[in-house]
Amino acid sequence: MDLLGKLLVISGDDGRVSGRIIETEAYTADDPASHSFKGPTKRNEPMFGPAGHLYVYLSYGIHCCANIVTGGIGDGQAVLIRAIEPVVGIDAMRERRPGRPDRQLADGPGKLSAALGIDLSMNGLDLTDPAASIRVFDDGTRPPSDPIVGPRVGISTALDRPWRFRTPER
DNA sequence: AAAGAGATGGTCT
DNA sequence: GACCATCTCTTTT
Repeated sequence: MDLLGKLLVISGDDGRVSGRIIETEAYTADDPASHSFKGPTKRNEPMFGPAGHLYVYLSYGIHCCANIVTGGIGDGQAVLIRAIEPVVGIDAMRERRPGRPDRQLADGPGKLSAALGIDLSMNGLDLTDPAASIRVFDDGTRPPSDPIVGPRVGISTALDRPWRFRTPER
């Protein structure tokens, strides 16, 4: 499941907001930089659940970051959503991120969670459930044939794994 | 333009 | 008690 180019849609109290996924990072259980590396714990439990579920964690005590579980049960594999391009509900995102230029509304894992209203209460949600408040849609946009591949960000080990993928500017 | 530091809290040792 | 899959503001070139 290639996530680049897909739509992330959140249905909240004040309507619906969505964005196109333009940057991701892969994390696996045999990866020293992954939360799942040391085995299942209370926090990373969703990572060891079925694919298509959401894994949200609190980063640096302040920000929420959203992952989509990609492995099967017990695999401990997920993809961090690092950036999205606002598509629907840009006004709502501006309200949630006052004072920020549009370019910086959701161009980081913590920023996109704030802009879209993703928080810890959404941890573990089943994105394949039609009734879920957060879902991933394929609107026909093809994933980039020439994604930018590079080292991951914000980690201190396994820096040699080029598992960061970004949609190029058009 | 780049570099540095503080905020802030759950999780794990 | 240390460590972060971060962000923003302030200070320095």
